[in-house]
Amino acid sequence: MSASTISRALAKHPRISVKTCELVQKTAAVMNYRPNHLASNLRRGKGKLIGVIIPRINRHFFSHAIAGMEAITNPAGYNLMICQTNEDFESEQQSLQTLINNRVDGIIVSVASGTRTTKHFKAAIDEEIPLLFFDRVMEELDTDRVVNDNFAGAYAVTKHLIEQGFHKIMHLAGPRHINVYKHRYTGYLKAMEEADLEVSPEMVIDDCLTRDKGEQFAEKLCDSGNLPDAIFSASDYSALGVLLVLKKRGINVPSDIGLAGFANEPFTEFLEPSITTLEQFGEDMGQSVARMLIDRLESKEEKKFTSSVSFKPQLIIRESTIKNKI
Amino acid sequence: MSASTISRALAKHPRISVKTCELVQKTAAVMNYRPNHLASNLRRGKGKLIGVIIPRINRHFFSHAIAGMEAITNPAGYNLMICQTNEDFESEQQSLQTLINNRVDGIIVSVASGTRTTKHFKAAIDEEIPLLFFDRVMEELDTDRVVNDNFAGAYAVTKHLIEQGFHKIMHLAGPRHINVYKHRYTGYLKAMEEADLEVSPEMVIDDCLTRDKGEQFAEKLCDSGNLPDAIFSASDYSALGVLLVLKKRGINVPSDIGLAGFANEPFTEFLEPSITTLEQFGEDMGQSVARMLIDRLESKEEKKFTSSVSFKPQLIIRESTIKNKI
DNA sequence: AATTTTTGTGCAATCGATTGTACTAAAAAT
DNA sequence: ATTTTTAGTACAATCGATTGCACAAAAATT
Repeated sequence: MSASTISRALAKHPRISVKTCELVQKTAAVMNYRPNHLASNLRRGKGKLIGVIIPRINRHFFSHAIAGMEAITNPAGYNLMICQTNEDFESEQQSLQTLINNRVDGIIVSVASGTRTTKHFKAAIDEEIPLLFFDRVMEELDTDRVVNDNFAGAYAVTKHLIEQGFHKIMHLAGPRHINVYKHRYTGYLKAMEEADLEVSPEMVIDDCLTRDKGEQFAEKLCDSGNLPDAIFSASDYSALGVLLVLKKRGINVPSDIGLAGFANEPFTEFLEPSITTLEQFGEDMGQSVARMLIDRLESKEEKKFTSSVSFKPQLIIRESTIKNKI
Repeated sequence: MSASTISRALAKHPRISVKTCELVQKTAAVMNYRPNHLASNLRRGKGKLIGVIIPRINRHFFSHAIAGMEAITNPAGYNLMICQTNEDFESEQQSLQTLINNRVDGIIVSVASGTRTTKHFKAAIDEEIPLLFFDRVMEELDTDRVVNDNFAGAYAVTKHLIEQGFHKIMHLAGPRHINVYKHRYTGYLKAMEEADLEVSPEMVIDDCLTRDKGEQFAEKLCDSGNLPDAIFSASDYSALGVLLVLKKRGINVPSDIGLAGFANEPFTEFLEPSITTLEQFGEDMGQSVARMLIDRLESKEEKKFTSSVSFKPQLIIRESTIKNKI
């Protein structure tokens, strides 16, 4: 029996008789036949490889996202090629080239904070490699994407703070050129506005996302003696820094100052007080992009549309914002 | 100029003149030539793919390990295919088959706790696919491996507890069939023995690695009223559970009971009191196995030896074991 | 000058699955 | 019984890099 017949039998080609199909299938099983993906990939010109570019693998959110992607891509026969940018633009650019050179079937990107232009992504688009964004998107590019509704999240937590009786609420912000931080900022603004609370420029602290930055900020704040009612940080890490300093200085959270973060990092639950924050469902989001990409790859259709999924972060209320215990 | 000449020129074959080499290289650069990995892989029968089987991607230790592996394998042109077992034997078996079917060049495994036999690994060995173990090893298999010196770590922390004046020290253990937990147990025993401290059977609690199990254990312990001086847990998670219950019950750590964990999970630093634990250098270990595997793959030599690297965990002393503040 | 050696290239086969085309046998239609 | 249709299978080319072998040209040797 010729190789072509066997190939078609395995693929259940309509021109092959059912008997033959079954015979081939059985025989294949008996002789423990395994198709050589390399060969079929060569033929199809595709490698069943998906490139992933993220700032860091070992962040709570991203490692969960990767876990989610694997859960979808592995059973579908795709492999993941994962690149870390460490938030660096050069590195992102290079990773993208590497992925293109490896002829990946598609690319999932979460943009580095060092990135400010979209030019390098054009390379992938020119090669007609599907490009999807994940969490950190380039808004000016019209591509498939899976994001968090950071606006809603920030709005919810800010509103919660206000309802708890905090009025002068500061915001520790991230780079405004990244959608994620921009929306956390605007969500905060919206909630404040709606409550007729003023937001003066000095109430928003830029580039304050790390533990260190949070500590430095809190030190300065304490020195100034001019404390706000509460602080909503765009990052759990800077919220952590703030909390540690406040505690050191004997300022009580939440009775003196309310505090909320973003991302539900594992440690937020165990700090004392535990920190109110927002869960981002990294694993689900990872599954979602992976599915979106595979759908795109496996439909022969032309790209006639752009998909976009937006997850709602879940507000997790903890001690750091509950002013009045019942 | 023929394809063969070009191929050789690019590979700097000695039979090709330097002029030709340079010409080819330049021309290739100009026309933006990218070798098709698929084709070359097919020819060589290898896919430049490394399989990784771990219990969970999104654990602190493992996500860092993966990050370390990527850092080595990516630049070397290898991709990682990552499978999670969720500690389940069946799943491990299946992942192994998947990797073999995908004709990976090598496999890195951290054994699931549900695994008790080595039979399924024989499949990889029969296929002559290099198999390396990482952290959780099958000791009866003579393969390359990178491990933690859990014995030394456990010994160090137990000794530290003893030096701090804790004498009756309980141990929360994991499944003894896993090297990692076995050695944490024996390290603990050794230190106790050396200090002439008795370890009665009820001082070692089996299968107590999760937060839940830790909480259950601590509840029972408190109810019994028969408290030890200290507890050394083989897992930060059960240590966490214990701490939460003790605090709830008004038992002070470390003045009433000392407490130590293992793995330096991020939250251990921020609990109150912060928990003494051991850092495992996941990223370095990941780099180490990856290097070991690539060395093996790229040396044409027969396998004449078995490599083994053992990392020393670093004792991180925190509040939970410092009985007498100075 | 003739012969050997060295050096540089090209031919053609190979890796294994896939697929358009062609061909044969069987079934259906006339 | 002859023609048409359809089903089932095989041939051969293809994907692109690689490599053993052979051959030609140039250099070295006698």
